Amino acid sequence: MKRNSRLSSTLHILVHMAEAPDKALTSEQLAAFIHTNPVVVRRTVAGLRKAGIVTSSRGHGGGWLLGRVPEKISLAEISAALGETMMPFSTEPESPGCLVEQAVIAALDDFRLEAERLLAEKLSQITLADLTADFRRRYDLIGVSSHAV
Amino acid sequence: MKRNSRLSSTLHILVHMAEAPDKALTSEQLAAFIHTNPVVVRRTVAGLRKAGIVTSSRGHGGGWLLGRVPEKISLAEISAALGETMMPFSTEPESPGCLVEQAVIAALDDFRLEAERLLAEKLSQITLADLTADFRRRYDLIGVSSHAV
DNA sequence: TTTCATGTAACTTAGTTAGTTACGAATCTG
DNA sequence: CAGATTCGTAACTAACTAAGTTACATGAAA
Repeated sequence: MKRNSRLSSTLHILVHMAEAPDKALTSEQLAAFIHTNPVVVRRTVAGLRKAGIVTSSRGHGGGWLLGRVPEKISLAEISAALGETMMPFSTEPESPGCLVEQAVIAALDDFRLEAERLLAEKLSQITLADLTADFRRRYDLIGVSSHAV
Repeated sequence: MKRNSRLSSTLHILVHMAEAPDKALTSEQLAAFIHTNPVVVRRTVAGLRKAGIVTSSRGHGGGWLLGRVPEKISLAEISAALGETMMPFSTEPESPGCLVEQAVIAALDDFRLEAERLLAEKLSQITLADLTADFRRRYDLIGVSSHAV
């Protein structure tokens, strides 16, 4: 897993899980999809479990399943569960008492608040089901073209 | 300068420059405002010079000045000149040929495009002049309250 | 020509995150 | 119950990024 590709990698995993709705996939299988280590998968997906997006079971036949139907899992939830933050700039005061800094921070915090609201709204309109639908569309296209050739 | 506070620190510097419109401020002076090193300032602000947001002059009496009036410097330009990226997630393919990954990347790239457009629009509506105005408002308030006490 | 200031390269240091190893806990199968 | 399987998690390592620092060349003013 490359740096900063947690959202992308996690979505990749989740689409694979959506495509195998009644078969628990192991961390090892999921890790293979994104070319990484099973422990990294468990660590990353742990946050999704707490949010109810996935469930896990131990032991023989155990592994990971979606916690609910893909239609009800939005990218906003996934991103939030991963603790991903768009807008990666700090507004921690470094010169307490400096009025210039206070004005800057106030402006940036306002912007951040509004921006995060906008982005969350956009992301909440995309569901895992949309991604699986797009995947199947691509899959069918390949199938057709293979047949044509 | 703390991690990921480049935008905030740079704005801090720029407001100070806007408040001293006819006096070139040295890297050392600017560095003092944000508690960092003159070289870090030069490095960071170098990008702004290329964008015409600031000008620099060497030698005796040299230093930094705004390249144009604060009313014509938007946060969108500053952020772009710093090379700051909101939306810090990668969409580099890691499994070329995987249709699941392609669907994920397509969705994220669409989202990113739209999101960056929205954010740039928001940021372009805030100018350095807005920040200095807010600073002065805060300054006057302190003055009033000090007088009252 | 001396002094001051930027421009920039090279190196060091600190912090973050992915990757790895190891092992305990839970669960299924025979 | 024994053994195999799989998650949960802690602890450590490695790689990468960005700030901080040192050093020195370049240019401009007094």
